[in-house]
Amino acid sequence: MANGDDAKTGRPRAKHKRGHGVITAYETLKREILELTMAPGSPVDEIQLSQRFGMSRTPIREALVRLASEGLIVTLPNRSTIVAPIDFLDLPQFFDALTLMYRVTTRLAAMNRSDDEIAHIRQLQAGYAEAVEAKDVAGMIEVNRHFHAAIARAGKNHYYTELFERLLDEGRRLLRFYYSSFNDELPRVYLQEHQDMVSAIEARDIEAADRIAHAHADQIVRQIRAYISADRRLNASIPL
Amino acid sequence: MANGDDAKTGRPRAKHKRGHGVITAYETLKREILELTMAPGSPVDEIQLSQRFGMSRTPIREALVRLASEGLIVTLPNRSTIVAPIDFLDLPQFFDALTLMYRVTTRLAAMNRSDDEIAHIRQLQAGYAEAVEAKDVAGMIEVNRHFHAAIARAGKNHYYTELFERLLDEGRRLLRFYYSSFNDELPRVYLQEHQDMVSAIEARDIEAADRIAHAHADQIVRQIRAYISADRRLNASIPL
DNA sequence: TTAGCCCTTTTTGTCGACTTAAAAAATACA
DNA sequence: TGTATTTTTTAAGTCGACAAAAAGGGCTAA
Repeated sequence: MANGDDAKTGRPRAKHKRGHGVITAYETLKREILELTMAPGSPVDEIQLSQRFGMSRTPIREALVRLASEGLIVTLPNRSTIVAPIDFLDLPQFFDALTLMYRVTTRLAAMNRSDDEIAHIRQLQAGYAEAVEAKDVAGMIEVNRHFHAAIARAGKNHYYTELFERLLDEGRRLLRFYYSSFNDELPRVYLQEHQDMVSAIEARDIEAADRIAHAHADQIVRQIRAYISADRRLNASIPL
Repeated sequence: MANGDDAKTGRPRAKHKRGHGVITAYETLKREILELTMAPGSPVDEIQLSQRFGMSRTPIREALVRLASEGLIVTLPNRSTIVAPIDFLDLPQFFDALTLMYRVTTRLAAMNRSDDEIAHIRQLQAGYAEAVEAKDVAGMIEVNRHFHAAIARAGKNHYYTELFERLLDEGRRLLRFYYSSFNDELPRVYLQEHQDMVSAIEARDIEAADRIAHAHADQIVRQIRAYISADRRLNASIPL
């Protein structure tokens, strides 16, 4: 209600170009979910959204079906739709899959990368460095995701790429918490690891790429774990 | 047109129970695509389907959106929808991912299986044996898929399970060709491998499970490869 | 006061019609 | 006769409305 209300101009005329409706809704909602603008577990109302985007329920519905099939929202049959909750019991599985995908995609990138792709990856890496320098957390998360996605794509196995991107997206919601646990040192560690990773990929050194990716993943997992268990200790310290 | 025409009873009354429309359409179409009843590349007409299933285009559309997000159909914007073609150039990637998922899911099953799950898996394995005995190709493909899916589920990592099931489904279309290349010996080899696999899982012998899964995957990939390259030679022998 | 039933409310699922993009066909032109 | 342009056709995208579940609230009876 309080967000995008253009229903004042008589008619909410802002005609999308046909076919763009679904895309707009889909991408906007996806971004908002991943950035935690829409809180996990909060209800998703079709009518409200259709008003907000100035379109009928049909395209909204299609966007929601897509998001549901990516696991970003959950639909309770005949009753309410909610933003997918973050299931902390799933974390070990998540970490396991994430680590494997880090390794596999980086390995494949070392095998199959083209020169153009290396250039692109280096560019993203530079962007990451900038974000770290500027202490721009949102930027770091964003660029970091694109950096690893680009590596995965250079590996040229779309099965891995898809799963990995999904994991990275899923992870972005965690990262929102996670990055808040940063002291200023850690991003530099990652920066160096990224650097080494790119070098290994460029040199087509598969084993090195694997090793670095593995270490990188472990590092990240360890960090998130530390944050979460620290969080638990907070509760544990409540006097009884 | 020639299929399910109930529009004679005044009204096409065959009322699904609300919510079941989409599910029916989705599952039916999915099955037909995987069984090659719907040929890869053949057009999918919403109107025709809505007539066939006796429902409006809306639920059909939703089913198609889901199928599209699983990669089983391809939608050309504003113009036609087709059953996803089988891309033979993708095969190396497919094999790679399939092999990895075989290994990972079997490993995890060996780590995490419960006694109930082992029982269930053994049951499916028995079903597979029966299908082989009866030389029921469709049955073999079906049970084989469920056998491996059950193992994956016993591994309890839904990220892997989902990807693996998708790969197995995607593979079912290939298997339709593939199984036709069977001589009577091969299914028995698989039977034995399955047997060993279950034993390793039951014994919680992770390394053995991994080794067997790897060998199993290699065996399958080799077989499909052989079939495909044999097929190529057929063309190569055309006199010029 | 409390338990059970009925009615209202809310939100999803489905429908049929309309709109429009893009391909195919038909036409005109060189 | 070949190519460019217009027209037709087809199927996807969108809309507004209605129907049916499920949850919540209110009412009655014990």
